[in-house]
Amino acid sequence: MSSTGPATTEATAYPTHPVADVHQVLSALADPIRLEIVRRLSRAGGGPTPCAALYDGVSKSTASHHFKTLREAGLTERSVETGQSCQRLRVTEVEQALPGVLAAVLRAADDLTPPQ
Amino acid sequence: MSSTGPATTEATAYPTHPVADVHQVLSALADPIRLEIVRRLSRAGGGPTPCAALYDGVSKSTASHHFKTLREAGLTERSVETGQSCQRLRVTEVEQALPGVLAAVLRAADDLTPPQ
DNA sequence: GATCGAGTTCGATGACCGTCAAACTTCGTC
DNA sequence: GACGAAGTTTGACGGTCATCGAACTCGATC
Repeated sequence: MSSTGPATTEATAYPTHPVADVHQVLSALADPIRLEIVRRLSRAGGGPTPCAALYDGVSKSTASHHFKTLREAGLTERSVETGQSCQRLRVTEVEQALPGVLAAVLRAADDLTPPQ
Repeated sequence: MSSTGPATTEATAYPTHPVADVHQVLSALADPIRLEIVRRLSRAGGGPTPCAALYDGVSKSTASHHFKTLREAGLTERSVETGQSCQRLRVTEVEQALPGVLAAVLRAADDLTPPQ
């Protein structure tokens, strides 16, 4: 990589965690706020989405804590696009590690409270 | 409780909970001990299985607490077969309420620690 | 460089959860 | 009826987690 750091107008990648074991992934998905974050990321088509568009009703610090939990479970990764911090759902990696789990959970969540 | 009481050699049904929402079900499955219980019930082919065969390494009271959590999530139900308390995995009901979730989770658990 | 906006980190707090031992219930058996 | 085995319930304890406000970091902009 460049020794001068990332250019400010390009996407910057952060270190990612491997997809964790079933228990950690299920714990991450079991929280309503985190599941809603994952749903919105999924609806965004797997592309990076700005943090602010991913939650409602909790403080920034709480949301940031949930982002961290999702990242540590290997479900998401962080990047910076033109100065804005974004999260991305690691659909392919999760599907490879835990086939079918994410899709089934997202579908069940949609059945419960369909996207408006 | 009942004045007539169940015959001791027949199966006795207990009231069951409806399958809970995604959050509660995922919370129930996220605990390692409970997921192991569900795995053993699944491996038993959906039939009633005596409590004692479903866990290791925790006290009876802790196991009973986990049974209760699974029942309240609608994942299992209790019955008594010839004097022995049994749990049964409600495969059909869970599949109907949350299609694909249980199967995918069980498969992921098997990939992690295959049955001996 | 000062300022602002967006996220993250840090403490603190309150609630929830997993765990156990002990007491209790309910069978089956002697 | 007395005893023992198998589960459940209760109460207590310790740890983890979700939450918040405040302080901090990092870019972008003026």
